[in-house]
Amino acid sequence: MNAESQLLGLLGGDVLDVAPALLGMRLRTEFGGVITEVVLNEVEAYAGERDPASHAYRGRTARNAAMFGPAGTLYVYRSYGIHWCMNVVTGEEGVPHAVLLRGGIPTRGRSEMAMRRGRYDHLTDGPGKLSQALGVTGDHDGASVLDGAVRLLPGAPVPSEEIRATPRVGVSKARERLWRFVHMPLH
DNA sequence: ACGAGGATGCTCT
DNA sequence: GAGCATCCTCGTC
Repeated sequence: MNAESQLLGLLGGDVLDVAPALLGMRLRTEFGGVITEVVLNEVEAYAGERDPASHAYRGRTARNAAMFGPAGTLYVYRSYGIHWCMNVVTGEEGVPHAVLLRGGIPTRGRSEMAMRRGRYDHLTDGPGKLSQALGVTGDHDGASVLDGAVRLLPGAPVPSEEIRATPRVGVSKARERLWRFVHMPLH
């Protein structure tokens, strides 16, 4: 089994299993030969119709259509009218579950990220910042992370004792669900 | 390190 | 018109 089908198998699972499994994985973009890459360290799970905090809680709309695609589809939306935020769709096609990518550690193309961000610090520590640093926009809504310019790649697995689960950031509904997963490396 | 407040415009009711 | 899956700056500690 090759790496791509292994990844597809993972993404096809339950969103609550997929989200923490994405920690430690690499997210790479390549536009016009310019490569930028991070190791993911913060994600959130959103479970569609059974999750009042999900954009798909009330069913399909023009905005959330990509969430109904197959596992590995990118769902990119505009946040607060300003920022782009990206999700990776999980599970079965037609079931709008997705993982919001909230943060990473830059590992490649740091100067390009700084140029896109317009500053040298806080490059990828937030969903809007991560998308901006990697050059991901609404143009990539509906694309696949299994091939193409925005790609999810294997990384070093994160031990479960280094993963913290907390409420999701900026979410007022379903605060009791600890569906934000952060990689806290041991010191 | 942390918190308050404002900017900003899209999406859905 | 209300409500945001956010970010930045400027206070304070």
